Amino acid sequence: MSDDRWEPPAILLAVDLVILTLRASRLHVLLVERGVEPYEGAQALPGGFLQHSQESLVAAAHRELAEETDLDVETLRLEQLGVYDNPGRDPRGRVVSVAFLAIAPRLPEPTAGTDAADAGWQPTDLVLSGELELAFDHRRIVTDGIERARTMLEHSALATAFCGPTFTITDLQDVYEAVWGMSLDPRNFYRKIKKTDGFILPAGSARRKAATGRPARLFRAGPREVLYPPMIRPAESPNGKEPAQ
Amino acid sequence: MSDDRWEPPAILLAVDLVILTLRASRLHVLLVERGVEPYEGAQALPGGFLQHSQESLVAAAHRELAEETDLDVETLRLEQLGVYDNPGRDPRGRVVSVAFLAIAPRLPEPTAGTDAADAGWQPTDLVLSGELELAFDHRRIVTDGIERARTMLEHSALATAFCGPTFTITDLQDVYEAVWGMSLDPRNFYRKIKKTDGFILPAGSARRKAATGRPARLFRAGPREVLYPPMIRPAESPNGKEPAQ
DNA sequence: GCTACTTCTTGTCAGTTTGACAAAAACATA
DNA sequence: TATGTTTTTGTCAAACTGACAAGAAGTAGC
Repeated sequence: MSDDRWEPPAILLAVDLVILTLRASRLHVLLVERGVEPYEGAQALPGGFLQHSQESLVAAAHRELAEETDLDVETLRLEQLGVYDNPGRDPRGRVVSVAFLAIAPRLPEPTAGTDAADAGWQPTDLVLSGELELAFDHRRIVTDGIERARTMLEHSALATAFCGPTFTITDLQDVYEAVWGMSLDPRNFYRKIKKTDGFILPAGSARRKAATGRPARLFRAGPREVLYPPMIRPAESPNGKEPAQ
Repeated sequence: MSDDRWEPPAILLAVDLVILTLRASRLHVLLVERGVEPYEGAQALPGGFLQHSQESLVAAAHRELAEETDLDVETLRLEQLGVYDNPGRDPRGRVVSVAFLAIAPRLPEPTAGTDAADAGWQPTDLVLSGELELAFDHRRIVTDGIERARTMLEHSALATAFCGPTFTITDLQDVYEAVWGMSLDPRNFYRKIKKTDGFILPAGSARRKAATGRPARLFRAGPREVLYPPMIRPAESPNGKEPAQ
């Protein structure tokens, strides 16, 4: 098995990005319309090959994001999601892709870049249900990304990353409901959040969010990164949305 | 940015394996002594390059494990741990490595294979403390693997994978204590395990494990894969081992 | 201004789970 | 038979959860 002059094979490495955000209380994922073959015209995750053999994966991820969607996301924290190496996932040959996950606050509509004919936010439901078909194995990547986001919401203070610099507890609840795909009791949620030490900090006085109702207090992200004890996600019910009552 | 005839760079892809097991109530990791440069003679994780460009990552992982450590681990379930791509992690040039994690029951002492001068189990404490130095960035990979195993023990029935086909609840507790690095109250642990539906199933009558004391009942792994509610790992205390009382 | 309506926030209460610990059960050994 | 060890079953107060009532603080309609 070990010839004297055996050379290991070189592989094409790519990165793919799952960028999640909340719009109108629904979870959305950033997709681009592919401008080149293969899958030209199909929806796909932003991403692409390394530019040169010394480029790091995160650097490539940031670069592709900037190229394909002009979003100014310097501060975006990319979390490694996984490696996708199924032979045959790319018709061009063996391409191994490293997927990254990022959670973004309400972002502006992106505009198209170089390789992508169009870029925009799409509701994740459409992707999960298969109503919206994606190129390559990107549907699986999105599925994995959402699942990862779900568990991260349980154990880390990530939810605040979905919100702006200040937010209300109801905003936070919207995040949990959208990502977990179920509704929660506002009163129990309120209690749980406020009891979790260091999760959120008061930020100024109340302000109205909706046109009506009692104005909610404002908070900002606290120092705590890891939630202990964790937020416990209620057991999933067979039918989609879980009623709070 | 998009020349007409730009070719993406090809990268060397490798796999590394973190195989954890329990020996004498201590967590051990499988290491090999490198038989070739670089880091010849140093301890390292089993692993290596893809053999050909069509080989899948898991296939490569299984192959390397068999080559370097003759362990019969067909049934070993490999979990993707992460990608390590720090430029400069390998003096030979740009090598991107995909790490896999596996949990093994009490295994026999492995024997050396082709590329590895020697293979054997080493206590993870030695690696974490830095007493035992590893090649490349393998210490970080081991650290990440253990951390992953810790959270997996919380949320999945993985602990039974450390044990043989049948085991006692005390055996299971040993697993949790070794991986979490703390001691737990046997009575509360017993209650929690038995209350978690589908985690373990009774397996025959009692049998003696230690030479003394009341014989423990035997159990085998149950159908449940995901633990809900999870086993909650007590908050870490500043000093290493956490006393149960 | 007054009433209705909405949303946010604070409580209440019974049931469950946790952490700490006592004590019985079931063996081996001296 | 007495002693020691380990496993297993309980006990009890404290903390937490899920379901729900009700007060607080605004806007909108009349």
